[in-house]
Amino acid sequence: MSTKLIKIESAPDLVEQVYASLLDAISDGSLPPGARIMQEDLAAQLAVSRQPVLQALRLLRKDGFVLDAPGRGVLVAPLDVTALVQIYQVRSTLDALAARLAAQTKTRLDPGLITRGRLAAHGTDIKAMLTADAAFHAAIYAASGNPLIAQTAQTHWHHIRRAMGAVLQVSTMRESIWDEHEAIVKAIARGDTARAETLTRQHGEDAGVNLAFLLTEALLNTTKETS
Amino acid sequence: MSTKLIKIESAPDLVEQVYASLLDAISDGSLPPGARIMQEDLAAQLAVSRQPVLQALRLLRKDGFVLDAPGRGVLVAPLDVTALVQIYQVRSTLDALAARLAAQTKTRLDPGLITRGRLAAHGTDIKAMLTADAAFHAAIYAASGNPLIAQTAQTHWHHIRRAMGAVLQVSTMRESIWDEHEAIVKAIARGDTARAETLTRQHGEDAGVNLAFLLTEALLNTTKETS
DNA sequence: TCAGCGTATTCTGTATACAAAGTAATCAGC
DNA sequence: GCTGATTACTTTGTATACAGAATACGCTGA
Repeated sequence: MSTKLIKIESAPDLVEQVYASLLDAISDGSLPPGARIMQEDLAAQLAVSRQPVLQALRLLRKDGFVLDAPGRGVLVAPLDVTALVQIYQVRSTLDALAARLAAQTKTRLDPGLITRGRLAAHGTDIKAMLTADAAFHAAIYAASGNPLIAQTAQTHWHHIRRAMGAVLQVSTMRESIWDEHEAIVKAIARGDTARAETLTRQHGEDAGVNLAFLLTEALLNTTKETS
Repeated sequence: MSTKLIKIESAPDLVEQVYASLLDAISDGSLPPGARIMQEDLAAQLAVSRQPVLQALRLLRKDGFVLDAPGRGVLVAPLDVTALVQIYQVRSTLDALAARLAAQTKTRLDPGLITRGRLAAHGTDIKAMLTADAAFHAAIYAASGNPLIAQTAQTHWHHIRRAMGAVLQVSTMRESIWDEHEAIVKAIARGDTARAETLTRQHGEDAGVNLAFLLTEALLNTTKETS
């Protein structure tokens, strides 16, 4: 039986829908940092009772996307450069692990990932760039054979997406990243575990530093405007 | 102001209490793998309504400690050797990252950690051994300066504690681990980032292989008895 | 005796109702 | 005019009530 009977995705209940909806809103910035969220408002807005909202908020709190503001609802977590650097540290390490494991089996990643990535990088569609980037890294996670890596990193990606959204001119995204990606793909295919790991970690750390720098600037500008 | 105004831990609500209670029961094996859990029973047992139980179970599901069994409540996740190996892969990597960061600042870890660890290792109190081991690794997390590492690894530790509990004769825990721990401490204090990282990762991977082996045996025995 | 269908039971998820905790605003006192 | 306490309001967390979905059992027919 070669057909892959994937589990039928059981009805996504309201909690998960609210969770996904809020996560999207927070990630893409429509719910800006510091925004107040009240259960009742949200419930009315989404046409559900307060119960699913309550549970979804608890999940988001566990992931660090919202903070408690006793007596005043919850607040969308502020964008913190320090936290972002820490996220990148962890994610880079996880990426490096995935790359090493993928290299152990000499996995040949789909070359189309690179092609499509370069294509997006030369365009102007920022969303497409992010998608291509995420797809590349997801492919490495999948190739690692360890699903826990993807699961662990998933939360981090939402935080990253949020930070990237705040840095509007993502067009300043380094041109070189797809060269780095290609080098990683080659190292993995070659079975060069050490190099695949090193390249991937370095790639992640560079991206982290870059994004942290841009975010710092963006936050400074925001402060100036507001003051 | 050198005093560290740490936030007062706001009243732990029922959900968190139920969550902690269940996590303990699952980790120490009093709720064995495959056990059926029904919200109503639990609620009655803990003298709370079904609402906090429902939410706590959702959190546990997100962490992978329980699985959905539609129509028959939820099941405590089975002990899976493959999953355990994967957990150790991730945790070892996180530990190695923490060690590297700690070495960057040449942090001097409390020598008492090693002393107390060796003491526990020579005793017979299995719980004390686990505590000492966990304390050591927690110290490295703290020294890393990146709280996200500890947060990410925390869930894994519960899975590990559960696996260790299943392997009753933890007395077979390798004697050498505290030598390895000591070497890691020294490398960190010396500021030898590369070595601290390598040693820590190797240490974690060895521990993972060892535990996976023991767990395999334990599971085989269980199967034999049951059949 | 076994397969297939229908009914009843069980369990979860959602909605509403209630109680407690915290905040904000008002008013008295200095 | 400002500090402090009291009152009212806001918002969450928990309990109860209800509806829907899935399973297990029992029944009928061959």
